Amino acid sequence: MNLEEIAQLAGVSRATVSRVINKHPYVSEAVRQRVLEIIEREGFHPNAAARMLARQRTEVIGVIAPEGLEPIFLGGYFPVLLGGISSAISHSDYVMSLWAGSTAEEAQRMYKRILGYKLMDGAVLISSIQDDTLPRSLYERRMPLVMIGPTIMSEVSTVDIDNLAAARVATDHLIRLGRRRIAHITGRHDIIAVRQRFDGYRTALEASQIPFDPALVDQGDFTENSGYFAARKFIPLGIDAIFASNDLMAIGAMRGLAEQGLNVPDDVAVVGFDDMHTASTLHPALTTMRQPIRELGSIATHMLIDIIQGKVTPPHRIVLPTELVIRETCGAIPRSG
Amino acid sequence: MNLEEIAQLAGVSRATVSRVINKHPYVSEAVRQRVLEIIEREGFHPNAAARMLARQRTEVIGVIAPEGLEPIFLGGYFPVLLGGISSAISHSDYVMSLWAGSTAEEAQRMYKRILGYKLMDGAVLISSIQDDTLPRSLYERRMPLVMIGPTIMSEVSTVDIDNLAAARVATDHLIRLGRRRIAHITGRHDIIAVRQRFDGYRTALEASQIPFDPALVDQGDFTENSGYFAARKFIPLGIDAIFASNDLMAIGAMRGLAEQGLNVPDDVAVVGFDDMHTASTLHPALTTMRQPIRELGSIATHMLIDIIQGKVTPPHRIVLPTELVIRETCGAIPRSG
DNA sequence: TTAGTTTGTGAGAGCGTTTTCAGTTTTCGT
DNA sequence: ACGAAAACTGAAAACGCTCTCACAAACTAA
Repeated sequence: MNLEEIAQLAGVSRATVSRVINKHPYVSEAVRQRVLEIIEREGFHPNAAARMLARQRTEVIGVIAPEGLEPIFLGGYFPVLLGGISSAISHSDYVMSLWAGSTAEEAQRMYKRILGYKLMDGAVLISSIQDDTLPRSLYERRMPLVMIGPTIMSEVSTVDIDNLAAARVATDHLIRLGRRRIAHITGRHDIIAVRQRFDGYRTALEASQIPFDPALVDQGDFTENSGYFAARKFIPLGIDAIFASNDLMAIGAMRGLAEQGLNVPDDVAVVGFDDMHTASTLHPALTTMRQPIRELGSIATHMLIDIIQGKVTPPHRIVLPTELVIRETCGAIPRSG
Repeated sequence: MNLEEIAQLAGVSRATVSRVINKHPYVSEAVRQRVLEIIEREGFHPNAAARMLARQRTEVIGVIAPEGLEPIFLGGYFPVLLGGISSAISHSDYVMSLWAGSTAEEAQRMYKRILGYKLMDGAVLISSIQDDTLPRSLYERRMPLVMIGPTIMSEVSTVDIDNLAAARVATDHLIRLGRRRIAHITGRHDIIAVRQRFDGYRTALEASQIPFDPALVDQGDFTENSGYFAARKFIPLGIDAIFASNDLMAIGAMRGLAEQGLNVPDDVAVVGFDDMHTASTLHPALTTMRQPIRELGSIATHMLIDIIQGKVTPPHRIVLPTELVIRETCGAIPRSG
């Protein structure tokens, strides 16, 4: 079943059927109805490949996650983000093509294919490793692009949160509650957002004339376990608060503290980042900086579609608000249960 | 840049260039080298749409997750599965198209598009809701298909674990350790695997002449919270063990138990299902039935590719082994820490 | 040598759309 | 009523490949 056959049945030309399908004006109402009816009756759908070829576009949006992000995947960030992207795409006429490498070798093979073939009309890039070459390569090939998260490339559009400000607010909150020995658990340093959060932490301390102590900063990797070990390292240093760069590490830190008989928040206050689902169901419930992950995904996708369709000219940048969700681990609220 | 231009440069016909690219025999070595060199030099890549159109196949594999599976997504199952699928695809010449609906409306729109257009050469379906109509519809349209998880359709290929046997082994383990009031937290009952695990639990009880008590079964939804509430419901009933249908609910249950001052495993033993990453880092560490999630994904993908290429004729079924990972929450091993 | 097979190559017919161009009919302002 | 403009329609040229078919050249076996 193809355009020609539908045209035959309707007694019109292929071109007219095409016009009806693509909602061109300049088709008489009578003809439109007749063609539509036949298309419906025959269950006809135009061939996607032929369309791509003729129109010189794929109607495909690529979603690309560079290698080495497994922790983010497992931490609950990725599925939520993907949900936002997927939802936005499903409400458009585009189709999602997902590219996620787990090893460097896979990523390499992936990049080659993405760059070589015209497989997508545009791409949403998730996160950004400092020396990732993909954004630049794609940009140079004039591929419409939106990054979720920060980048050093000023030419590309991004949807992001203000990591520095958010981290500063979180740290400030602890300072206001009287904490002075505030430790920080970071993520991998080659992730730009991680460094921004670190800067926010440091800025907050400085603004309050609290000396910055490098010993109170530990590099984690966004896993629960790394938070646990960071906490164990901090305990002998006499800390009274921990600000972790994501919730998972905050949870791990809480485990480490509990194991050493330290009470949260009485002995050590804890603040996380993300506000993942479990944060609110923990005991004590986790105070954390909420970022609108799902919205990050859906807004980036909508922006990309606008860029592809020329409704917006890049670079375009959107910063979504974050919100400090005050629960029990910071000690600002009396504990429940 | 297209085939024609490459042909010009090499002084051969379009057909010959095509043969070189597709590794057809019957191209002289000299010509092959010359063409290859020019392709390399020009950085030429054949147009995917034109290929699809000419070959009548897309080289795309669809990965489809029906609606209502958010809990699975968040529980860590989905990202790992996706990693396995993605890895397998990246080692092939296929491209992954991801279809995940979060609402019923999105799923409906998604199904329509999948069924209407020839957008993929085959599909991997994740999980199976009892009355999901998609597998049947796809099967009737002769779409190559592999399901991950159980299905009532005997015509489709699957990659799965033996849920019933696995649940029985887990329950048996608790019985052997002397537990008699063993509760079970299930997932949503319209997920086939959930019912199979329930059957395994019940079978184990019956085999040991332990009366089945419906009050000791609570329907959760795979979230940590639902495990927490289930545990609170069980406590007044005097239980001495809980077998949860996934790890997340087991963790929630442990939280509920701890909150009521019950010790795990001394008062109540706990066994989970999945062996997600955090299971081993908990305190006490979670005894759980490990299922090879990543392998489930990669094997299903390889099987699908074999089916698409006619190397295997469906239905083909593979059952992967599970393994009871004995840690601390079942009481079989002295606690650490 | 001769017929038959294998190897190598090009011409050209698809694959199923979109879109330009040209031509015809209808509408509209005066 | 008339010319210009707007509304419709179809023919046919792309889009960039694959693959069959025909044919030529190079082997092979007798």
